[in-house]
Amino acid sequence: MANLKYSRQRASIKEYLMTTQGHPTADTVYLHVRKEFPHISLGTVYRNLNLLAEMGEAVKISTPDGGDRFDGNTHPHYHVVCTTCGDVMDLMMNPEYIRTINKKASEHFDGTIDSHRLLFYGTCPKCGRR
Amino acid sequence: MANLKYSRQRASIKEYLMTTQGHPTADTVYLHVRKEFPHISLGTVYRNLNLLAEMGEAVKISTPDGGDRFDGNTHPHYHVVCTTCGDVMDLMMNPEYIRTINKKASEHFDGTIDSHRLLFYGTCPKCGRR
DNA sequence: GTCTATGCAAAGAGTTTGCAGATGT
DNA sequence: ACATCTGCAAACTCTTTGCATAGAC
Repeated sequence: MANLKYSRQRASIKEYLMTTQGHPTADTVYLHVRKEFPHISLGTVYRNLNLLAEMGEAVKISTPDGGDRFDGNTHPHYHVVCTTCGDVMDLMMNPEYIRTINKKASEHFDGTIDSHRLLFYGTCPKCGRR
Repeated sequence: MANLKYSRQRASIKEYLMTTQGHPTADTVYLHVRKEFPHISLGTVYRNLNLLAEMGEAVKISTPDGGDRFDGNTHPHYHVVCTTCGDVMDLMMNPEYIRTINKKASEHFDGTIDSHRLLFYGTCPKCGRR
């Protein structure tokens, strides 16, 4: 589609997503990248996060609880939201099983199922042991 | 929790949710209920939709694409968003299978899985045949 | 030189909330 | 009577966008 031009801001945002363990919100990314680019704007962060997501170089995780989160891990996987601390964690699952869910859904739907979004809720190991 | 008092507005909203086939947004509910209560406010609609959802008398469907939707069908079931017309449809699934998904996820997560939100994307029968 | 990206600030969508008055029990 | 609910409008959160300028190629 559009002609993409290099930008240090975008590179820094991607670098951060690829190295962080967490699943930052746009604002968290903003606060981090601001250390390197004190004048970067939130708008630029959003523009680049969406760009990266469109290019498949990052994943946007939509959560009903607060702002969207972003993940540098582009392998197909799910996420768990800890209902105690609010943290978002990866949940690797067999890609085979991921496909199974769509297939199973197709059996109950008089149309085509292409994809799905699945978000788990639970308690993380940290919050579980008290 | 709080002492709940009857209100005609809430009754009307619930009535609409229970009888409509669709999965209206708060605004759609507002436009409908306004026929009966021309002076009802959007704030009241939101307050009551959230109340009904908290009481388990309705379900809030969070979609990443636009506003949340509400469903008077409180049986455990999933939803499909048609990527062509934007419509949201029910997808009934064996409750057994719904539990299976949590169980499967637990096997891959070092914590507790309590629940999940699952939203399908596809093409509805109407849009499928051209 | 040309086209894209940036910073800034303003606008946008969807939702919540404070308040004074109306309504339910 | 008293607590809850309502309408109204303002506020709030998250995100997008228009514009002039800076930067990439």
